[in-house]
Amino acid sequence: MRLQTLKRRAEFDRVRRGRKWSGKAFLLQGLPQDEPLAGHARFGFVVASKALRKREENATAKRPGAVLRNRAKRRLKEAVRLAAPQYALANYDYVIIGRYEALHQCFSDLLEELQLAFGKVNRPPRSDDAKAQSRIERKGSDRHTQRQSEILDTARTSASDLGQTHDG
RNA sequence: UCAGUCGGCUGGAUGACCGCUGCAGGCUUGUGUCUGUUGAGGAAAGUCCGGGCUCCACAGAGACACGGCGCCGGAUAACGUCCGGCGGGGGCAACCCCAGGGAAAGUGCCACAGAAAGCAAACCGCUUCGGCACGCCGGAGCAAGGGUGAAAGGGUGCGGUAAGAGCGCACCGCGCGGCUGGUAACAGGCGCGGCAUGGCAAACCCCGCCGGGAGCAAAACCAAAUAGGGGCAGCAUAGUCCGUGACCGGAAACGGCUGCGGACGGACGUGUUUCUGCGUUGCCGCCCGGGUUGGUUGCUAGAGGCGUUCAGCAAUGGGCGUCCCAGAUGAAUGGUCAUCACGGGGUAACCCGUACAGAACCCGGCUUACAGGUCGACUGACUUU
RNA sequence: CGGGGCGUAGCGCAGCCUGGUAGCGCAUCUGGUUUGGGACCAGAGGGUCGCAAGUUCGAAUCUUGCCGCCCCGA
Repeated sequence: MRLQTLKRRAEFDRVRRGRKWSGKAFLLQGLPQDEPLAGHARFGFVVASKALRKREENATAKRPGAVLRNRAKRRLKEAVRLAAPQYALANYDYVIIGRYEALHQCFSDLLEELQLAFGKVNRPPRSDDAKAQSRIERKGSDRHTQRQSEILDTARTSASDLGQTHDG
């Protein structure tokens, strides 16, 4: 199955309203889709060259170029491609914003952090977000939360499986 | 062997697993899936120049304005690029660097310091004459020495003189005029002058040459969506003549009205303006705002690469043969692991690192960044034969 | 990707075209005024002029090359 990506500015802006979790290598945002596509989670990748600058470097330092920007993006994309079938929810949109450690963190650590991030973001929306959501579509809100909790349980069990395989 | 100069090439390799863009074919048509094939650079970068291409309908010539360039000759589609030469500067040398036209066309500036900063002048001084209170004052002559400064109106030496001075002479520099060599920049040498002509043009400027503007998010088409929003101009004050057709009046000549074609004229047309050609033109024309921000084309065979040969000192050009070599669009060309190679650290096991950097319409340059490896030519020093 | 602009004291700006002294306001510090504070008055400190070359006797200013930031464009 191909990795579905977000393509429009409006889609990225919509996901910004969702739950966030920030790691060393990336910031993950996730939100349920308005009209669920048939079993496809979608992902948007954002990597700014400014964000890849080392923390101790000041603003006068030279900005990282397109090579580093593209490499960070490709590593995150590959990590998501491997982790998504097990941990991402099918009816969700996600945005991954790259940070400096996306270049240097070793790949297995990156996968573990991504697994943790999906677990955090896949929880039901916050109370104020839920209110906003219910205002938009009042009928289907109860059904939504039920389904999410079910999927979350399965995600947790499979996450422990992954941990074992990597230790061995 | 060491130190150095110049030019070129390369810039990780192999394997395994999992993926992606485009193209071709099969299976399916819900647009997915399978097989094959293809896939970053010398700078793809900075966007500093020059073109092609597209739009502003367009083309040519002159003047004005603005901008760029600037030794000479050649190369080129063109250039601010390249090649060859000249001049100046640096280096023992190989070689490197130079925005390198004009300052007796004009204007302007040269702070501070200094007497004086531009038709030269005289602060400390030097020489001489006169006066006296005997080391000062006044007159005349001078610009060598001192001092200031980035720069003080040729330099060195000899003669000369009261002291001096191109005052005289020699050499060098400078200027003017022939001559010789060279396509030319320029070089060499001759004669004359007796020093007049300080620097800055990356200050204005003068001379010569070149240049319309914007850019593939250009531009064209399809689909969708929003609004019939605001401003300006105009709504006949804009025509004349010829040919021809319809209609009306009339017996006809002809008159009226109107359509079409042509000529002249008007208006508009790539900074302004003039001219020539050309195009458009009388009823919805221009500008701003609002909405859409999807798809297709543009989109890759080209001043193309490689090999060879000929012309030329070379840049480069001609001929012949051969090859087809990325076309993405929230944007593919990769990710992970292992082994080897190279470099550094460590007694060792082992650990760390592997340059600069990513096509976006395409070419020719320039500039900037770049670990390491490698080839060729040349220079200097030392040693050995 | 293409085009345009900016960089001067802690902050916001002059000065650059026409080259020689870097200045203004707020803020900071010191003193005065006040019972104390604010406001006000007087004074002081603080700037590699983004970085590097070149032109010039001399560069914040002129020229060239880098670096950073901001704005606009179907």
